[in-house]
Amino acid sequence: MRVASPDIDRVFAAFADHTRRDIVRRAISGKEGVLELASHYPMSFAAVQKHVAVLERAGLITKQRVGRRKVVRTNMDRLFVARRLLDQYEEVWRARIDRINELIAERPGTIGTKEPDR
Amino acid sequence: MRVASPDIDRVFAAFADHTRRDIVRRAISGKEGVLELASHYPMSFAAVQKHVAVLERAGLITKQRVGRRKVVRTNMDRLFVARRLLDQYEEVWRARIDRINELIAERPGTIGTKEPDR
DNA sequence: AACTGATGCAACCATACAGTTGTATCAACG
DNA sequence: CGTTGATACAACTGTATGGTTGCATCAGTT
Repeated sequence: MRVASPDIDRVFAAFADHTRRDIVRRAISGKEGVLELASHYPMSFAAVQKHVAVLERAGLITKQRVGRRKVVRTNMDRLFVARRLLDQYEEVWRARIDRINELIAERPGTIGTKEPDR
Repeated sequence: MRVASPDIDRVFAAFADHTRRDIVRRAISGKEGVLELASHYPMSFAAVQKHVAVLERAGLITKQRVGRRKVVRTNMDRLFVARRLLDQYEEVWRARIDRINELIAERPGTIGTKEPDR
């Protein structure tokens, strides 16, 4: 699944707030409406609703009508997209470590050899 | 390793920009100075320097004097902290799925049983 | 000590976010 | 079909981001 860079931007920006991270966590259960969510936080309902809107724009949650509420549910796929991106950094890092180990294996006894700092 | 919420905020905020994500990727190698990094992007040196400052405040990179440059290096530990946090959401999610499966196993034949929407 | 490569920082502009209060929409229920 | 529970949106404030240009600092090199 290809995700454009501005989308990724929005996902990480959405995570850059403690309240929003908590909303994502709560919405994994997919049981609460916006008003119920708002009751957990020391701010106005409108503020929480704006947080929900940010999360929705980032694709991290969806809303569905149930009765007269709109139930908020976390979109796990989007969460996995973000995690996958962080994984890629680790892959690059591990590849580099492996490469260093190869070099050490190929040319033993050269540790500490002085090279100019350019 | 305990990381305070404002720190987490800064880490994710730092990731919410394509240029900064690319700087983190490049700095895994830990070879380039700020000026060299800046040469890769279509913006002023000062702009890149500010991005580097944001990453540094987030603890995602460190700088070290080498010759007359300051070499930028990614702090993989911080990266892992962010990934670990995303992992936790997945853990919550999987725990919930497991719980659902348990319920299905315990009470077979109740799928589709109508419950009021509260 | 002077030069200069490399980085840091301040001031400024436009845009976006986090919060507030107030008003408007909208659909379920009696 | 009117009431009301629940959500959405608009306007405003303070603060942060992302970019610019210009100047200041700091440490190698000569």
